[in-house]
Amino acid sequence: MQKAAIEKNNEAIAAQLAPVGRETVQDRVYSELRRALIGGLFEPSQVLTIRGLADALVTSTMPVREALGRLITEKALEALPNRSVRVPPITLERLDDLLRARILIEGEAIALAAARMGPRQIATIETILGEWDEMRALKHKKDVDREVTLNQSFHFEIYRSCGSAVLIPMIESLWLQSGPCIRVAIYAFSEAGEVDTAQYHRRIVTALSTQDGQAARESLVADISRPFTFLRSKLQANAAKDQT
Amino acid sequence: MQKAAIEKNNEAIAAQLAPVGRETVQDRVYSELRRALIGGLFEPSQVLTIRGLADALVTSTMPVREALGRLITEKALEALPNRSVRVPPITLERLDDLLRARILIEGEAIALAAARMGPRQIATIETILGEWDEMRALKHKKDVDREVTLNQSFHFEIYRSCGSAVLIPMIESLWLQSGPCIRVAIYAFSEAGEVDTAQYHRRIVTALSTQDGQAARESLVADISRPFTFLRSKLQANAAKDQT
DNA sequence: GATTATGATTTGTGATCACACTTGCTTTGA
DNA sequence: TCAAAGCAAGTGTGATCACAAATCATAATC
Repeated sequence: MQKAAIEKNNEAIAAQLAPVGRETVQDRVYSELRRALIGGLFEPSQVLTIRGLADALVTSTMPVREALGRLITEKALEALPNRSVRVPPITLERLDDLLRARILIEGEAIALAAARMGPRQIATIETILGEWDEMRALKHKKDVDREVTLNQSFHFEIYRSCGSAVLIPMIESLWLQSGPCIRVAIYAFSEAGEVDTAQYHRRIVTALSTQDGQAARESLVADISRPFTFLRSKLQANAAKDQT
Repeated sequence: MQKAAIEKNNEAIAAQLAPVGRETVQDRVYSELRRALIGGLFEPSQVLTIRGLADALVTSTMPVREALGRLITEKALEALPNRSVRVPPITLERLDDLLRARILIEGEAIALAAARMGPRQIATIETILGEWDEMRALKHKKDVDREVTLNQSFHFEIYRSCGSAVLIPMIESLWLQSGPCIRVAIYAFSEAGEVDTAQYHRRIVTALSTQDGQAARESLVADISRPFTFLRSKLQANAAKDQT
């Protein structure tokens, strides 16, 4: 019996080949829409049509409608009584509601992560911070997309360390819901004040590397509150203007 | 111009007619599966097939597959690499993870609700408690289904008062995820110890009617922890038995 | 001239079909 | 006797079609 030899050969093959994976079209559509949502590529109150998205993504309607359904259940999109779907509009209440939930859940996640992150994980988020500085160095081109991506990587690298398979999907849902809102805030920050966002992240890293969960939570709260309070005042200003 | 008169007539009609609503088949399938999941009608690790469910629900595969997709995204079901879907199996880690998340989020929700519940809402949950006692009175028929339903009504009547459109869907997702687990616990309670579950609920009502958020939170934590710690010890006992 | 009817277009929903992959069983060969 | 190949039933995925409801533009009516 040459079974052992065959087995060995198979292992040799497996070592060289990467698993091809079998991602469905629906998964790709879903990821693409998620990316667009978190990145704030869709505007609040914008309505999306199945056929329109299918054309834009060059597929049939089938994968799109299932992806939309999934996004609706996680409240990233909203189903109108007309059965059309749109990006949820921003209101003051919703903003406060989202921030409170994010403080609660992401705060818990980072406190858990603080006790579990090793030098390996700390190094990873420091690398991300480094890329941030690098990007800032050549500031002539303010790449908001990249900024959003790096911010996301930084936070989720931490959350992944919290070891909770239940909390992480909830945080993803929260980001999906607040994505369309904070995009405008990040853009305004990057354009105007230039109050270094990275300094908040540095405070988080410091707290995490000393395993200080409480400090990490507080720094995180400061970090995620900023765009929300900014948006809040902006929204109130608009409301006041509409009054006149 | 009799526009005002017509408008008035329309309003009069609207006052008498109930909106008919246009529930889709997919929505019904989704609700039905949710109900089954929260009620624990499916066992952990059970595999569900699209065609099988479609036959059972007497529809085509289309509404079922979309409903399954939605349930997968809220982690109520699990997509295997084989592309079959099953209800997630129970593990010790998952149990602890779920309980921690529920304490965190439902605790916050009830604390918020404590400050917002008026006599009207208090009366509603007291009614539910009354129905509970009534059911207990004729205890010859231990109706676990009704017990699960009443428990759900009691809790969600409270959560609805928290005023957070963001937290409530998350709590629903958590119930969906813990449903298959706690069913066995409730059943065991109802059968064996008969330690009055209602007494925990009464403590919650007392705390809420005095607007004591902290007490309400603590009572709630005691209430939802009970089935989890029960299941936990049972699972550990099983693990020990498998060892031998 | 403003409002209501009417028709065409667009959109979501559900059903059905074709295809690829998985799974379990049978058959074949050593 | 046992393992591997081959076959058949079952399953998820995507495409397409039919239909009903919504939307919008045009026409008709007061």
